[in-house]
Amino acid sequence: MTTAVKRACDACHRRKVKCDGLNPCRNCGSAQLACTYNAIPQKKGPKGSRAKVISELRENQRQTSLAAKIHNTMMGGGVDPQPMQTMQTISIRGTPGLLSMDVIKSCMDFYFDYMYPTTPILSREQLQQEARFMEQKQCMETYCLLSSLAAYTMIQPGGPLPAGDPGFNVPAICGANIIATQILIDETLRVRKGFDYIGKPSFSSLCTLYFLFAAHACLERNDRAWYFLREATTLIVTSGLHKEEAYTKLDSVEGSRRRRLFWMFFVSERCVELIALMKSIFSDSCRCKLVY
DNA sequence: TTATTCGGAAATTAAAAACA
DNA sequence: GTTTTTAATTTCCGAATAAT
Repeated sequence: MTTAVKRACDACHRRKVKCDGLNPCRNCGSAQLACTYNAIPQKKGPKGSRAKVISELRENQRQTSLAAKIHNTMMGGGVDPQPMQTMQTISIRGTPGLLSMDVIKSCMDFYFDYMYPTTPILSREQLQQEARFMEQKQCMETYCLLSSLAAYTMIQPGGPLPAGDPGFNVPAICGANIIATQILIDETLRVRKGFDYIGKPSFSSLCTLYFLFAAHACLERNDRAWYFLREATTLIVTSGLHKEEAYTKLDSVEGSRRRRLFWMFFVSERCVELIALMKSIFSDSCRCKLVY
């Protein structure tokens, strides 16, 4: 067995061939190459805190197990039902894999108690009625609205995280609200695949989009937030909510609620564009500093 | 047939953690 | 302080491919 040389020349290193370590080395001599040893070797060994990979793996496994437990706590202990089959054939209450009514109710209460002043787009009475109707008729649009609302409320400070089993106190777990929000976003998108929300978008579907946008923004997933905002803007135009006559047929309370949603989307979009513009100006000024 | 390339296994090295 | 563990880096084997 041959022993490795202390250092291979630049060409042998690049060619991944055995170097004899002389100058010029045998390979460079036969290939008529200039034999150099100019490359600066990197420092070997771990950088920073050790066991980074193993700790990352542990953290990933912890997150996966935590997500499964939180999923079970919120969804009645089930996993991965099919979107159409589940919603059309069985009731919401106590159905494994679907968001439990207890979670929905606590999220609705949290929204109307603490968040309504900044997001005044839903009516408490109407939503409670729709939630009851959803239980009887399995309305997927309402389910999506409520699960996206739950996603948005869970990520708020002091959000209504479910208590969990004895010995598994969900609200006390660091990052549980982030995991819960992601589960609820996934749940909304999963069920949303089961119906056509593009052809003639309902007010519920537009509210769902707003909560999806807001939940992603709270998670600092700005690209996704921007995606749902743009999707909502497109659906608002196709459903004519940017025209005043869209509101004249409605009663004043309902009309003003829908106008608020329109303006919230409008303002959010302007804000996002303004932030993007400021970022580009900031990066340009940095470039100027470098040039001068 | 010979030369060359390059994926990846094995060896080397160094820093962090564990131990006495 | 020494030893062990872990991770980053380097060397170069050997299979695949290209050139002659």
